[in-house]
Amino acid sequence: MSDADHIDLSQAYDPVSVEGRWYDFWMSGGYFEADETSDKEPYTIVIPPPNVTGSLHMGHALFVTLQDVLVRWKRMQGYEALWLPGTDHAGIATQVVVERLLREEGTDRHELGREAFLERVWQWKEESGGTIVRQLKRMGASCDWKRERFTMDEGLSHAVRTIFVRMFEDGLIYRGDRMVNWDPSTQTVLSNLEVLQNKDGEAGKFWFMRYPLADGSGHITIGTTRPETMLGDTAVAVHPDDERYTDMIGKMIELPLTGRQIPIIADTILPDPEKGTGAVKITPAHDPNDYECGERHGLERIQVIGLDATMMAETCPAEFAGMDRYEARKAIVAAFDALGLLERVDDITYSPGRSERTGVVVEPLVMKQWWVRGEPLAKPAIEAVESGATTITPSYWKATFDHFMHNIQDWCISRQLWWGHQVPAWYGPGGEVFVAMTEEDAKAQAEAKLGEGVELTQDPDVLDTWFSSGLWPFSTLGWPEQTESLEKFYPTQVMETGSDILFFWVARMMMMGIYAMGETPFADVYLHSMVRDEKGHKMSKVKGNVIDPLHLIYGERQVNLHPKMHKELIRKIDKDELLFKDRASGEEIAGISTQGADALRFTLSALSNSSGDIKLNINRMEGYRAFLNKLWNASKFVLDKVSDYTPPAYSAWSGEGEATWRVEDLGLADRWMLSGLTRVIGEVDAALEAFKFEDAAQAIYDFVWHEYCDWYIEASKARLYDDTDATPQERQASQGAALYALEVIVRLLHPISPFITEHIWQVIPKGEGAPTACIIAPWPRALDVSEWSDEVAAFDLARGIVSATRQIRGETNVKPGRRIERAFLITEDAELRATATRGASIISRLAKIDGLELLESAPEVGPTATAVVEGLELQIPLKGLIDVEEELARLTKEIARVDDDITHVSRKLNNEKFVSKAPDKIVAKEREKLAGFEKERAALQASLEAIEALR
RNA sequence: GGGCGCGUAGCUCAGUGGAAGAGCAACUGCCUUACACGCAGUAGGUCCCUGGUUCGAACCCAGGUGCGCCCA
Repeated sequence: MSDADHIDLSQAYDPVSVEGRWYDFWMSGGYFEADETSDKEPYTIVIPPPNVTGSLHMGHALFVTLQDVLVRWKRMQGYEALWLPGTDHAGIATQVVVERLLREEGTDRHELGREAFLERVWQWKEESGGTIVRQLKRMGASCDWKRERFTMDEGLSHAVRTIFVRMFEDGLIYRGDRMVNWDPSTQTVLSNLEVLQNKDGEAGKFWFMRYPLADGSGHITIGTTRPETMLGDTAVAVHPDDERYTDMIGKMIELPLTGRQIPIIADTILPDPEKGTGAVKITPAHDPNDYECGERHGLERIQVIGLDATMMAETCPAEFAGMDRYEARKAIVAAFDALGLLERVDDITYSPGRSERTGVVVEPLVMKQWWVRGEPLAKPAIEAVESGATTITPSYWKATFDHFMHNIQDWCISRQLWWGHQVPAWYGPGGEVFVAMTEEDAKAQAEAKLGEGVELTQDPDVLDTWFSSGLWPFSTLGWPEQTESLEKFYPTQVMETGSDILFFWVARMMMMGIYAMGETPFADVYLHSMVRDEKGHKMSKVKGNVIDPLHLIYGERQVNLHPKMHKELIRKIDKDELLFKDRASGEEIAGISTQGADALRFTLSALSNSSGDIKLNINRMEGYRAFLNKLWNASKFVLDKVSDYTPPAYSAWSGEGEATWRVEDLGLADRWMLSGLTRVIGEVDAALEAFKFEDAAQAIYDFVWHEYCDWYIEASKARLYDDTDATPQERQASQGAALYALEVIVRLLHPISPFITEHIWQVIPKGEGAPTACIIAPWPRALDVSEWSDEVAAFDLARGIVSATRQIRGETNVKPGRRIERAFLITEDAELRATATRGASIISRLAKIDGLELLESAPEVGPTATAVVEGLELQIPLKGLIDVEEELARLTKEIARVDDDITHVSRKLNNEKFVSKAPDKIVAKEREKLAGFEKERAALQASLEAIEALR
């Protein structure tokens, strides 16, 4: 920050300009960097690495916000806070992007060759892969960028090879034939988690086809959604208890179109007598359930659909060979129809598995792939959660986690892609497998077994992206080397991510972390809610309902927004943006108004919750931007009023040194406000400890606006203006309190809205020993306010009286500017009178009452407007000020309200069971309330009668 | 088919056993020397439905219903 670049609060709050100036300041100050050699207790969060092809979406905005809140908070608390950033190479997604570019250039990866293609991907990554990182920075992410990692880094690749070899040697990784999900469009295997089903189902047909019995004794009718697979049928199964088919079990079928004979078998699991005809065709090579059934009965597997989703010449009749699977479906149905074997066709809805990425219906195929055993890895992860070594928040996710882990299946980790970690396995001429860190090692193994000069070829497949992300919490810290960083920062404290990623990341990181490190990778798992559109639907590019966080930060014209976008967010844009006015129609152009990253972060924190979803709402966001504007203006005011004040050494503010003020000089308002401030510090801490970001945001909001600004600043003007009756000592004490509180507020809010708070903090005058930046300033500490409860009570009473006065003004049309000449506060209770006396000058100032008198009994001044506050009667003479009819109406309304209260409380107290069974404390409280209401009613009634008597 | 979450003011949401809350929107009055992105005030609710437990239920239990998500 150069001197020329003057910082102040003289301008109106402009989030974009404020936010433009602080990130570089933090970076150049090295404030984000964590030191593995420090003595401080570590606090580590590894970023759930975003996809390198990605650009900022609301999910990112949410996770950046919440993780940055935690890290900034802990950093200020004095922890060695490390937020380790990086990106994921995202196998398929990245490959698809680069292949699209190649296609535009009229070439493809096969023409280029594997090596050149990979060079091209790296080149793309260098040029375009940084988008997401730049956008995270725009959100204010305080990551240690010097430690930024990428899952394809040399170090992380080394970690991947290392763990692959170890797990292979431990029997946790194997190569085997099993049924996989094949995506014919991208030509790769997908894991179960990458296959999605349309929850509403899709229109489909259910074909009933007759299979003639070989002995000519009739037929059996099967129902199927995939007629084309019948060419690969190797049995028909019926339930042994299904009486319709008992006689047929064991008979053979003459399978139409193929000339093959297949048996009718009895199976208790697959056929459901209630569904269809109760007889199901079994195609073990093309359906997971049929595959299992085939395994149970030792059936042959005949693959009839190839990798390109066309019918295979090797196994299909010539008339179908080479046909696409869907063409073949039509042809086969037609053939059955021609043979008189098509019984009927029903319309149904069904849910075929589709590739998450391409939307193409996956083809289940049996293939030789690499697998990770689920069960042995899951067991210790389940135990880690059971024992509390890792806590999942919100806790209801534990059940989902347990269910997944207890039913975990082996995980297919090989992918038929080029972009990724190539499987470190080499094959000998006879298909012998050698798993090793390097080709040299594999060669050595091979030569030891097969003799000198043996030729090896490496497995062309790469590993699932999630395999490398599973290592992320420790590979990023240097594993398998025993680095100082690994020693210091593992295990990490928190894995903060979306609940949709529980299985992909959290479960796998835990399994891999415990396997490699012997310790669960994180103490806490916090799963945030999903950001959804106004209808509660998940945002997706396909639906067009995504919101770009950058549009919220900078604002955007509607014409540039997706037409289907979140209608809630679209508003008239700022006035100064009217140059976008549509010249043709003359209409104001709608859009999203500028909010700024601080307001976005505050909004996401405030809308965060431990149950349900976040439905983003522009009204709330504008409210929070207004809050930041409020803070800006309050700061401007306070700083202006302390220009002649010399702040104490910073240790007084950080809570480590001498007091900031002489306590006896502090005013009622100061002590009331400082008590509230202390309460809020505790609330924010408790909220953040429990991951209740919304409570933290709300506590700060309420205090700043409704205590510090609405009451404290207003009440303190009596001391802070330099033309008041306050003594220099009193004025100074209040200046000290106001400034101290402002500085504490700014520190408290810093984790949530870092830019504006750093800006204000830099402008706040500070004494000796102040740190160089808010980001590294110490976290606020509570004051001892235990002696001030009388002052707090006195100020609260004063507030109540001010409010009552304002209510009377509001309802009887006494203009706010109009001063009240005389008013009385009446009570027989001397102590209460004394309390009220302490707040008298505050009441006079804020309620604009010139002559305020404290009396034991009502004076003879004619009819008055009356209100009762905590047993204290407020009377304002009507004469010349208040309209009689208005006051009568108000009194009538108030009496009705009090009557309701009285009825309610008496009903309780008249209930014998309540009096005898409810706790004494509660009963006493109700009695007190009743007494108060009755007193209030009497006063209001008396006032009403006095007015009526004079009408 | 199974599991989970949600249903509170017009909108977005807090509130887990002792008289229903916030922000925005609405209405009334104020350009009061930090802030009109503001100030003061007002109005607005069968806390989804039906039963149950309890002296007392938005909150606990059972069933139902609507919405959303996850798994099969």
